[in-house]
Amino acid sequence: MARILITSALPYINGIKHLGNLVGSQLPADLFARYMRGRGNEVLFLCATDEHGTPAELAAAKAGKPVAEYCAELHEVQADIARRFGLSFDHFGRSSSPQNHRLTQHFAGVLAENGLIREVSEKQVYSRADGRFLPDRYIEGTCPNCGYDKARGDQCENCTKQLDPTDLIDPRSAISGSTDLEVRETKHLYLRQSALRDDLDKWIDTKTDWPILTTSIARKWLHDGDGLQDRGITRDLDWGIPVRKGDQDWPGMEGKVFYVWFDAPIEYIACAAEWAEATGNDWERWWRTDKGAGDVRYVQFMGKDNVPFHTLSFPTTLLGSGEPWKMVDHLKSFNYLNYDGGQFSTSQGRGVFMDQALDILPADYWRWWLLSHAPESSDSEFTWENFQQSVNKDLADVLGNFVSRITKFCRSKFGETVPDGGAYGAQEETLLSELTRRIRAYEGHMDAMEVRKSAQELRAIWVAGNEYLQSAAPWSTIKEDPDRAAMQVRLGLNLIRLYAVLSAPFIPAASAAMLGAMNTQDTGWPDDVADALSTLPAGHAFTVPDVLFAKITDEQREDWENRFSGVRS
RNA sequence: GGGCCUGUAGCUCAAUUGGUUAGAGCAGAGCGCUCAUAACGCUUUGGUUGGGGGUUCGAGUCCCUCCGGGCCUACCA
Repeated sequence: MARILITSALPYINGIKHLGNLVGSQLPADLFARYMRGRGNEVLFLCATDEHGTPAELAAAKAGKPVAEYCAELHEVQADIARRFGLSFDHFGRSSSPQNHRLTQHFAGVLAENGLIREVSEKQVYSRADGRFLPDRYIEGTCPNCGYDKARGDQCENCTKQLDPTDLIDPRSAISGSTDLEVRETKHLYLRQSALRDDLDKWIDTKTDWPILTTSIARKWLHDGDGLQDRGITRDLDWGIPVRKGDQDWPGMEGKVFYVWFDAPIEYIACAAEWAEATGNDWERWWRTDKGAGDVRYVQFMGKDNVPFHTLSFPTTLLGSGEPWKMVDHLKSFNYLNYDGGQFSTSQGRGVFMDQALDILPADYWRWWLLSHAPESSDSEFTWENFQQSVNKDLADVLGNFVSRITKFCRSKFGETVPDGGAYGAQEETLLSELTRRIRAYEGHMDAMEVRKSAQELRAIWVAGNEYLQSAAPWSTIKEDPDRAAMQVRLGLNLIRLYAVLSAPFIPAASAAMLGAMNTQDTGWPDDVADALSTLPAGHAFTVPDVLFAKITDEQREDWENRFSGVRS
């Protein structure tokens, strides 16, 4: 039994995530976690809300709440939605936890001891009206290049020219609109990533099986221009982890907090500590190679925008500490999911958000479509028509109808009990060998985290059931050879259980419904397909389940299409 | 501006990393079946692999060029 540590990129706290966020990290991570558990491995699947930074403070201010209260509320909202989506985290933590405070300060302390932190004095724009320093992109003004009057301090969206905030003509705060700005001197800590450049480079070179997307982004940052640059890891904010050197004060850094991208990945570890504290488990055997984590396989899931921080900054933190922390073994990254010809947009409310998705359909519909269309090789696109067609065909017609036809046929001919009699013939042997071949292929794709291919193979496994029924035709054989029909039906009912087990990572609720109808809790993985198909013996009682997947009608599709095209109300 | 990714059938995607005649699913067409959510099965029509040039015995795959889409570019996260 292997031990698998799985983390999903941390969803940011300032609101409910859209389906594009979901499919890029949490959902495929959940797929993998459920699969690995199903195969009998020991899995620790962690996720948390990422709660620090300017956007959290501003969102709280907008909501008229203290930021700590706002974050606590939004954490619960996200935790609830995650639960309803079937995301099977072993722990859903918070980057603002005491554990993360301690650990983040610890890392900063040892990095400083190891000479990997330097202090930099720099000039930043301060807004007196807002009472805060402004990140570059929170400063607006007129572009000196093209005259666009809503250019941001980092870049002009109109002419794409990169800017410094001081380049802007008539600069103003993007938060309040105030022009009462000044440039102030402030001191910050920088993580000396450049010192570990060669180590990181060699480390990335060993990762030959990572997605090209992952390694190419890492290499770009390592080699571009002067190579990997040091990175500021502190900010002048109120909300965050106070800058301390371990448990000591950090002279000159009073009132400052760590940068959210420094503390967020550390929460992967702190989250395990939160989990351990809540459950009485030991977290170090998952994270410390000197305390039992040597045999752990660690897999991270994230959207492509997160890659530099996970391939460079966080590894710098871990390597630079000189302590025996578990490093990531596989980093699965995803492109973006677009919505009907454009991007999902949180600010414009464009697209479907997780809560809305669950309001209109059960999680399994979304899980199946999103995973079977995961943006692995390039950005992919959500359209309502494609969603309706895929879901109706795959879930309702192929899988749902299979369950329906075999259970109803059995009920009408043999009653709601697995029928006795008959023995396998050539058709059954053919089915067994096809299923064996396909299940092994499915395992291979799942092991490799090839999400789309896994979904394709699973669907083919469902189709095999319909093909079998068509060729076996129990509705005909029952007339001449009732024993043979009984065997065929018994096999069909066992296929339902098999499908429930294989499909659970994709569609856990439907899987549970299938197991419930088959009146079994045997979720044993089909290492041997013939054995797996004799799990439900003759005489075993079952029930005919409700329709597993109702079809999406044209009226529904049109309604939703209109409802989600505009601004979220 | 620079870097990276990407363009394959009407749609969504494959193609064992340069190797036979580019494959699946959906949609379309035809046939079969009648247990089933008008479901299922079988057969079948669709491709100048964005355009052009090159390397090679051989190119969807490598090189050059042009066109289109996307991402990143270090103080949003």
